[in-house]
Amino acid sequence: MHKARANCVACPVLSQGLCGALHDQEALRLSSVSWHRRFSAGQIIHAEGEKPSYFCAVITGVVKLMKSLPNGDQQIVGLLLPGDFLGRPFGGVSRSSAVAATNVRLCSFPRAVVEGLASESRNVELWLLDHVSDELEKAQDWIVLLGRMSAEQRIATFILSVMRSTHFEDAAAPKSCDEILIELSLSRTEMADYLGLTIETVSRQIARLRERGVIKVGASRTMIIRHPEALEATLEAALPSEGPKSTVRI
Amino acid sequence: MHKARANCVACPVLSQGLCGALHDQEALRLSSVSWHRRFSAGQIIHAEGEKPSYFCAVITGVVKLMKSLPNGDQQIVGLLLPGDFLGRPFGGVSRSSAVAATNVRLCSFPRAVVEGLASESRNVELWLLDHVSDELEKAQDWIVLLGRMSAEQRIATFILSVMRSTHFEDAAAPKSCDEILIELSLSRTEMADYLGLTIETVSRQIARLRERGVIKVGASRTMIIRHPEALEATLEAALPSEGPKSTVRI
DNA sequence: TGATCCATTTGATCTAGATCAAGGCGCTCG
DNA sequence: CGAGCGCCTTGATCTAGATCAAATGGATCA
Repeated sequence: MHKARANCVACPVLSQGLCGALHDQEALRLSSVSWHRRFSAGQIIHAEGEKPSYFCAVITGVVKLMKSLPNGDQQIVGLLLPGDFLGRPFGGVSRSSAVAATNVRLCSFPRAVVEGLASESRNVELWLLDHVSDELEKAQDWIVLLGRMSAEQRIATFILSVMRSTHFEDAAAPKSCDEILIELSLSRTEMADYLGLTIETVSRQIARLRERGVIKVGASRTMIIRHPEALEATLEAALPSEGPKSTVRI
Repeated sequence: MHKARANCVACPVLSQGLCGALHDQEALRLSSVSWHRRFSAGQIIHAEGEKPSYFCAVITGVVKLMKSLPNGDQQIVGLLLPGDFLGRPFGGVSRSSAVAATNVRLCSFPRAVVEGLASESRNVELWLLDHVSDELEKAQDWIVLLGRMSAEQRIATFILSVMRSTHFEDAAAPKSCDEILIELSLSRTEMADYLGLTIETVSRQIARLRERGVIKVGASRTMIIRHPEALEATLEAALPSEGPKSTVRI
């Protein structure tokens, strides 16, 4: 039992993420060169245009990936949750900046080690490919949200996704298991930057959900969901009552 | 010289795309099981929810990846150009449908062969990882476009991206090399579905560019760009004349 | 040589969400 | 304890872009 390895046995994301895909041998090699770093909410982890010299696994907290426009507007292009991976192996400079949205703990590895591991280990490379492919699919879902959804639907989608990422859905019991407490982990400004809205619109839509009794808004970015079905209902935009209207006509 | 291989020597995307990353041995193996398919504009290559039994390289034409919403709206989540790769290796069912936007020629490979090749060949897997990472970055750029850009900026971005994908920019000569003819390859409806706008807005914005003399609109989805700088200028949203305004304040 | 069927343009109007402008509310700090 | 400061909410107004509704302009085809 290696000393560094001791760090890992208590790791809450050991089985998820990159480490879950490693053989013992590889895990040992990686753990011996990894170190933990903490960032408090708002701190920049790395800036757009830098070529980071390490990769990180998110252990706790939420990291936002963002891009700035020439006019100062910002757009969050991705959120990283515990188990997710930060950095593009074999890539050049980063095209977005990574900022701690909450207090964050990261497990960092030197760039060279991860790339070496990926070049030698089938698992690692496969895991990376699969992980990036997942991220791509999530990004495509977000494109649909930003391209075609109303403010109400965007908020509903966001709340549901936070809910699902915490209370892992058991498809068996989609019933309203009473009140579900969630932690949004984003400020109103960040939600706006994520959802392509303004802070005022976010606030008003949340107020509307509160007034309708769908949610209760708690202190410090918490929220109680009382009617998840109502949120899901807003996503199935009203079809014209009758026949399901030939969706594809190609 | 293999018979199937003969097909490849004339391939216009031989050096790009997956095939460019193959060793001779691997190329031979792949070419012996590949076959070409043609789709005419509008044909479905594969539908959302299917698990395709082959992967494809785009040889000529443009493929659109799209998602439909319950209300019938559609959003194009990606465009594949010659050299691009269609299908998610080691993935399950497809989360979007692939449709020919123009007439298309594809080079198809059985799923098993590509996955086998990826499992055995460092290059192939690396190429795939890099390719998916590129797609992810493009998707993130699109998220910014959809989340934060005006209709005018979206149109300008699209026209510029089509221009750049054909007239490979030489950074040396950003001067207006006179009239640049481009082929949009998308209908107004498709542009709208790609840019998160309506067809009317797309049409009006193009009309505005024409009236300003920035472009000339030709027949059948062609366009002559007379002032690329004017398009680029719309992307640098007016800063308040004076100081560059602290962009990040974290 | 029209008639039909598209895609596209153009016009008139409406509205969701942006923008501008105050408050309120919970902090910390002097 | 009150001032100052981030956030968030709420209200009033404006507008970019959506929606509704006709033209227009090519193609193809009989």
